Amino acid sequence: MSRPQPQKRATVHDIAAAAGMSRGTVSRVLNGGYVSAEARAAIEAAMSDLGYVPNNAARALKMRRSQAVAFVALEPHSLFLDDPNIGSIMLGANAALSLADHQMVSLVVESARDTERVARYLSGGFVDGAIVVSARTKDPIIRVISDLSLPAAFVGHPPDLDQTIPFVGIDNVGSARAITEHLVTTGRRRIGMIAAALDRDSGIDRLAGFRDALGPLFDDELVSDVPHYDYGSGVKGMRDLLEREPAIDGVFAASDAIAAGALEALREAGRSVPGDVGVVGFDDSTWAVRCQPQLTTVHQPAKEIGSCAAQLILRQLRGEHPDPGGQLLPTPLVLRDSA
Amino acid sequence: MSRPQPQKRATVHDIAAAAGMSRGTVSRVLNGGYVSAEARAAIEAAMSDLGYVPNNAARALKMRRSQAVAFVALEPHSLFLDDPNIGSIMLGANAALSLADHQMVSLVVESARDTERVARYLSGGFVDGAIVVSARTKDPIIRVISDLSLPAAFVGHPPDLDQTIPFVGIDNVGSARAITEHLVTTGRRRIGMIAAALDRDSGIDRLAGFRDALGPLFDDELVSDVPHYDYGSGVKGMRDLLEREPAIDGVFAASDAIAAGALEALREAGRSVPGDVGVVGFDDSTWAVRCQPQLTTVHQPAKEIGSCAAQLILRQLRGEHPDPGGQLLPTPLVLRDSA
DNA sequence: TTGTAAGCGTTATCAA
DNA sequence: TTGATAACGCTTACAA
Repeated sequence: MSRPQPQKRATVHDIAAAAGMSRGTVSRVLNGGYVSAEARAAIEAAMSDLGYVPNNAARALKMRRSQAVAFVALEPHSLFLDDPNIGSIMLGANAALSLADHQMVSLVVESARDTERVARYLSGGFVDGAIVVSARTKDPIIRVISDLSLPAAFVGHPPDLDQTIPFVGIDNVGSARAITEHLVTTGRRRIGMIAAALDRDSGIDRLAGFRDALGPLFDDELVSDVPHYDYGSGVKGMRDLLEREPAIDGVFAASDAIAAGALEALREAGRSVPGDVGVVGFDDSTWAVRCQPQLTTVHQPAKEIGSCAAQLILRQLRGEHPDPGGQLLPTPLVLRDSA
Repeated sequence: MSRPQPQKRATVHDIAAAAGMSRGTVSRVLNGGYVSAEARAAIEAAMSDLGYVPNNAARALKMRRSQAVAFVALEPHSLFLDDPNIGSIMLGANAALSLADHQMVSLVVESARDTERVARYLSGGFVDGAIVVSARTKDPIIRVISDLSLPAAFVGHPPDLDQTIPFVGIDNVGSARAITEHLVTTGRRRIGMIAAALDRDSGIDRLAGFRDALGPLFDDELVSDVPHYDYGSGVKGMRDLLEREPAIDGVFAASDAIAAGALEALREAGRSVPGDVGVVGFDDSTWAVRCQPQLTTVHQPAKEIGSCAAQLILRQLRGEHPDPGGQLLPTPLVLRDSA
């Protein structure tokens, strides 16, 4: 009955005409302002009659606000497929933005073509800010954002070049140190690490924490260096370690996925966990509980990270300047069965 | 040197002034049209001087085209966290849209609040079309799309109500039948299924294919029904099956993640795979190769599904009417070690 | 409380 | 080939 004509969409103008009011008044019922009860009623009737839906492009043009925030995932091929946290971070960010009535839109940057297009998109007024995840030190997107002075927040350490962009993350060094110390405390002596993503701050920092905790026990030979935080890398890294040091009795895997892979390699080598070798991971992702044995690991508060990043943006949109230096969220150890 | 003033952004007007040309000419160099070499040079110089970046909102308002397509993920909490295919589908869609110079923006619908906001977003002119994944039969978003007659494409079976929206998917019934037949062919006789998501077409269809393939061998008692396509459900479903029929010798898991869980439960029950029990999965996701033994499964061409969906949108944007009834992509069997 | 009118940054039509 | 000028749909002073 009240189905609108499908093709041409009703505008404020049409509503005004139908309701016998002026455009200004229509806009006022839309945005809140002085308007009489009768006027409001007539206009609302006209709106639902004609199936009015406001045109965001026009509104954004006028208001210079789109009520949308981008969630930019750099190199998602490895991200979405391997990182079980990215989904939770997104969901956390979305929830926080949703509460503030902002639309989160995620953009994927996979190719040079994408980079350029996303840069245009970010500068074009379709979004009011951007959450950037997994930035490498000199990503072109970052230039664009800082040139534009678009409100932004990084997830993870910010690239060196721009200290003006706030970030939210965890203390990778401290967490890695703590989980490694657990290995030491429980009596392990020949402790190795499967380090990953050494071109990213998270990777570098986890290795630093490991080295730190071990002190004199640290042995360069016992660090296997793999490219990604994924299962396959874990299998490979562990095989590598076993070959280099058959007497290894403890392993810190740079992520739970890697730890799961390590478990597989250990099983295939006939080592028991935690009997022969203690294994610890990082993330407390779904991997941790689907392993056998379940992983002792570092809990990463992914959802909170997402919502903090969102808050960082929202605060800037309100005109507040967030404290520089970023925000580090706590990362409790989770003790399970693998060490 | 050529750093633009950070706050106020240059407009076509400014460029025109700086280059001593009219706005029309500037627009012409932007969009292609007759313009002399000198004029072009002057204008391009002015643009890079002032750091010009076009305003999308204004362009969208005028052109009625945003060059953006939404990728709408319904109930992502289970999706992103459990479904290893969703990432590949997104990436496939993005790649195809990217080639056509369209920006893919993914939207997440988790709450009623999200539903409403996303509906507004879709209707507001910020996107030219929408790819919808994992729609349940009567999702409000679908109403909105069809009321708006927004160019759209579904991933998976379309909900009954609207036959005008094209879709891309796979033949779940046929694939399930084929993989089940493999179990029969290899000599299994007491074959069970861990069925999931029976409120979704994919879930229903996979069960139908299973029943179909088994014919007289089918036994209602040997179907365990779990809510989601995830690992935990697989563990539970398999335990359930083992309890109901200790002599079970074949299992069709509705997804690879479920199959991985089933493997775990079988290990814990002391059954060998494929010796005592043959197990097959569905998806050919990363799960399939990280299991021990690796899974025999149905390959789902996730990337192609994404890019087909994108094509479906692009075609509509060109004014073509895609053939109704949708498009089914082939799903070869992948024989590995689990059955 | 309501109407009028200007303008947000583009593109497009039409003359020149 | 180029320059005015009128939209696109909306918000917002300012006036009434």
